[in-house]
Parts: sequence; C-alpha cells; structure tokens
Amino acid sequence: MNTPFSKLASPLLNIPVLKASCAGCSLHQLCLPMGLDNADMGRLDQIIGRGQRISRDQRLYRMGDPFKNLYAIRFGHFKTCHMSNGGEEQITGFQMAGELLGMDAISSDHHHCDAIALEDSEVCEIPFSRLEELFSHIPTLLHHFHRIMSQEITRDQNVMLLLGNMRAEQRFAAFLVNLSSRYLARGYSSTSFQFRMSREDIGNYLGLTIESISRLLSSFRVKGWISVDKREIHILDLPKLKEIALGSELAMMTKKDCKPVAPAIAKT
Amino acid sequence: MNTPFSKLASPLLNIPVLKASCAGCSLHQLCLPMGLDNADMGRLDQIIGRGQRISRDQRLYRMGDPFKNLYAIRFGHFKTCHMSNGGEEQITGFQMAGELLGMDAISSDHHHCDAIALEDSEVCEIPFSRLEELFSHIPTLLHHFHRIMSQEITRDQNVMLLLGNMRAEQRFAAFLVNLSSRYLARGYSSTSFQFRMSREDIGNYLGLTIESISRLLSSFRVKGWISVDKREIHILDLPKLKEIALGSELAMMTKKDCKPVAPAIAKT
DNA sequence: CGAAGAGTTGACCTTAGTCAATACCCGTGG
DNA sequence: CCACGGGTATTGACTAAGGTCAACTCTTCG
Repeated sequence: MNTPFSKLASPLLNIPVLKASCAGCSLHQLCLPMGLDNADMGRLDQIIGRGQRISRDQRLYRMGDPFKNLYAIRFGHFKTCHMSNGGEEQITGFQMAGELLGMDAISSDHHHCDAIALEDSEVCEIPFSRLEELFSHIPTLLHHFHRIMSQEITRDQNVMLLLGNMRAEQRFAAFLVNLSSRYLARGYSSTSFQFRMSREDIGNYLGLTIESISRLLSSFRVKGWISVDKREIHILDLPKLKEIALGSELAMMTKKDCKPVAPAIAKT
Repeated sequence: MNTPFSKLASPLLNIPVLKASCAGCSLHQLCLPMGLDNADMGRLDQIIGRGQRISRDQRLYRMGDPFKNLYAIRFGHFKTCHMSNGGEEQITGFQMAGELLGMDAISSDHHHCDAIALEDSEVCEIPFSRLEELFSHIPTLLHHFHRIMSQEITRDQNVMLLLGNMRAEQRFAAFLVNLSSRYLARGYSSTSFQFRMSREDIGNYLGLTIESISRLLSSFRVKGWISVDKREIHILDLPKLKEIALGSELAMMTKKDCKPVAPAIAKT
C-alpha cells in the first residue's frame, strides 16, 4: 500500500503531521490534479493543507460555516445533507474517494449543507483562495476544475430526473448501478461491496421511506438479482438492474415479452 | 427602453447584426459581468459573440451538441430538459433574463440537455474558450463565474430537496414563491406575472401530473391565496404561500391552531 | 365551422407511506 | 454467562396522496 500522507514529526509538539502529496496519491487521475504534469502537480501540492482525519458521524463542515477550503476525499465516504427551512433534511449525495466536497459553498462564502463522514475517513484540505491564485498560472488545472463543477451539476440533475420521474424500483436500481460503476472506476469490484450508509440514508436520498428500501431489497433478493447480508451486497444480475434503471418501457417490454415489433422508444 | 444590442449594418450582406454590450445592458448587475469595472467589462464585451434570437419552442442547443458557448439570456425565458436513457424527459429548470445557460456541458464538451425557448427570446453567445483565456487576466470575473456555477449547484440541490421531501401542495407553493422572488430581483412585480410555461411543464418540473397542477391551482384559488386566469397569475397571499413552502410542521401548526406552546421547530 | 391543443374536473385505482409488531445485532453491566 | 436496552432492519395490514383514465370545456387557428 502506498502511503500518500507522509508523517513528519512536528518540531514543536512532536505529534505526527499529515502532509498530503498528490504525486504519491493513487487517486490523482480521478481527483483535482488529473492531467497535470509533475511540475504543476508539485505546485498544487504546495498549497494543499494538512490532511484531516474525520471519524464516523463527525461533520467535516456544517451548514452556515464560513467557506475556506474545498476538500478532496482521500479515503472513506461522506454524505451531504441539506436542511430545508422547515427542518426536514435531504441527503443530496454520497461522496467517495477522489471526489471533491464543498463546491456548493463558493456562491455565498458559507456552506449550504452538512458533510458527514459515513465511516472513518481522511480528506485533503484545499484552501480555495490559494487555488484560485494557482488557476491563473495553470490553465489546465482551471479547466479541469470547471469540468468537476460542471460534473457536479450534471450529477445533481440526474438525481432530479430520478426523483422527478422514476418509480421506487427504478430509483433503487439506478442507485445500485450508480454505486457499482463508481466502485468500478476506483478499481474495486462492481458487484460486491458494502453499503456505507444506513437504509434510512438510502431512503432519504431516494425520496423513499426506510420500509420501502427494505421491501425493495427483499424483492430484488427474491428475484435473484442481488444477495444481501446486512450492509454487504452482491449484485448477481447487473444487466438486469441496468435495464430496470434505464427504465420503464424498454424494461416492461422484455419483461412481458410483448410487442417486440413496435419501436420501443415511442414518444411519451 | 435601452437597447443593449446596437444594430450595425453588416458590410457585405446588409442585414442587421446584433452586437451585444454588457455595459449598456440593464442586467449587468445580475449577469456574468457583475462587479466588473468599465475597463474589464469592455474586455468581456470584446469576446462576446453576436446575439441570437430564438423563437418560441426553438432549441438553443440540444443534448449531444458539441459545447462551444455559454449563453446569457438577454430577455425571454427558457426551460432545460434532460432525457433519461429510457426516454422520459425531466425539466430541470426554468431560466430567465440574466441567467446563464450551458454550464452542464463543460464537463464533457457536449450538452447534456436541451434548452428550449418558452417565448421569443434573445441570448448573448459567450465562447467558453475565450472566456477561459480572459479568466487569467480578470480574477474578479473568474471568481464571479465560480459563484455562478456554485449557485447552480445549490439551486439544483434545492430542487432535489423539493422533489425528495415535499408534498404536492408544498412543492407548488415553493415553485410560486421561487418565481415570485426571481421576478422581484429583476424589478418586476412579485405578485402578478405570467406563467411562461404550460401546466404540463410545471407538472414535469415538480414531479407531478398536469391534473395535479390543475387541481392545486383550483385549490389555491378557492382558498383565496391566488387568482388565476389562464397563464396570468396574481398572488393574493404571499406570506401564506411562503409559510406553506417553508413547510410542514410550522404550517400545520398555524393551520390547526394546535399546541402553539411547544417549540414548533423541534428536532425531526 | 371543425379540429387540435390546453386546461379542468370527477371517479377510481395504485403506489408508496404510515403504523405497529417483531427480529436481530451488539455493547454493557449484573 | 445471560439479561437488558437501544439502534437498525424486516414484514404485514391498512391508508392516503397522487396518478390514471375519461369526459368535457375553452380557446385558437386554419
């Protein structure tokens, strides 16, 4: 295992200080420094602050906190929770290693949501003002940063699609497929992984109740598409899940084997 | 009325060419050039391409189109439609004058949605590559651009909250209040305006059916909160709508006048 | 005038939420 | 060791919110 944080002895306090290094990090092709040459990556390393350990259930930042840093997740998982003024909370996303936290705060200089660790995790602190200084010297970095922000927008809009259009089964399938592909991109198994979040979190994220999630898990299990043991899940029929996630008409067709003649993608 | 586009005679074709000018535009305090001094605004003007007229129902861009420009809405209204792979469409937003279109396309160099004019409209074309060049010379502009992107993220996440947590009545109230405040910010009446979109569009956006929208309009009318005539709406009780939009517990309280003693904002 | 499109309203039905009982896991302490 | 309690998950029975289907109106446009 590579150790992307080198432990330096703090001269005064004699406690280990975590010093991040993009160059030594296995995620640099997924994360902010993507596409940078060694020289530029070095410059980025210079501004990146000390790493932070965040233990399970701890908040990296809270809604209303002043905005200073973006955070790149080194390892671990987070959820971001928005609170409506009425007090109900909505989980707007689950983030994993290599992803950036805090971009929602740029617009108003304070955070709009809570970021909560789902397990013991570690993040790199990226002072945003220094990052902005760097942008004028490294156009590649700027461009990539814009891609990341834009990606976040696209992702959110896909969730809107999910919440606005899909029925429970489809939402849940889409959720599983999404997790699956993100683990794949990180070099993990796309078919066997653990839920880092509770059923309640999943339900909240998908706009469903905890009971519905439970029932969906059971139903998918009975149908032979997955096997579950607590938070351990094995996807047994990924193509089927993708089909369900993709949606409705097409899935209905194949399910009922009806009218394979007429073009399935008829206008709605 | 100020005319932000000056008509120049095209030397060859002798047709009027629309030349945009931020300095002369009434929206420059809402739009991209916000906070720029005159010199910088001039530099921005230099890169802004010709204006485009988009007539009602026409598409400014389509999903899959290569990404070249961002577009600032000069006047008129747009909707952005995502298509799921399954073919169902979801309207992810309604945009009005002073807002930027196309930011979702930065991540992959092609557009992820269709932008459709809800009425005859006009946009300024902003070549993104030239804008990025400008960023290194005008940090203020870059910073503001980041705020705009971040705002888009926040806004999308608020819609997620709406779709994930709110019930029909609350969604619709939130929708009305949102429109109201955006018109206010543009100097229009916050209580009397026209829907630029059909009931179907509203329903699609809010994750409800057209029939539900119709019923909600009727019910709000009967309760005396609004008056509607086709697409003309007058908000008669904005505070009430805000209360409903804000949500649940608080609204329930006042509605039923029950237990005004216990703190309404109890933990969920 | 007739046809098409948009909107309204009513009757009925389905999906997922609510409520409640129960199971299971795990850490604590007698 | 087992009992206890709290958090988490599963399952069932019932309900309600909103979807579906259908009839009808109104407006617009050719």
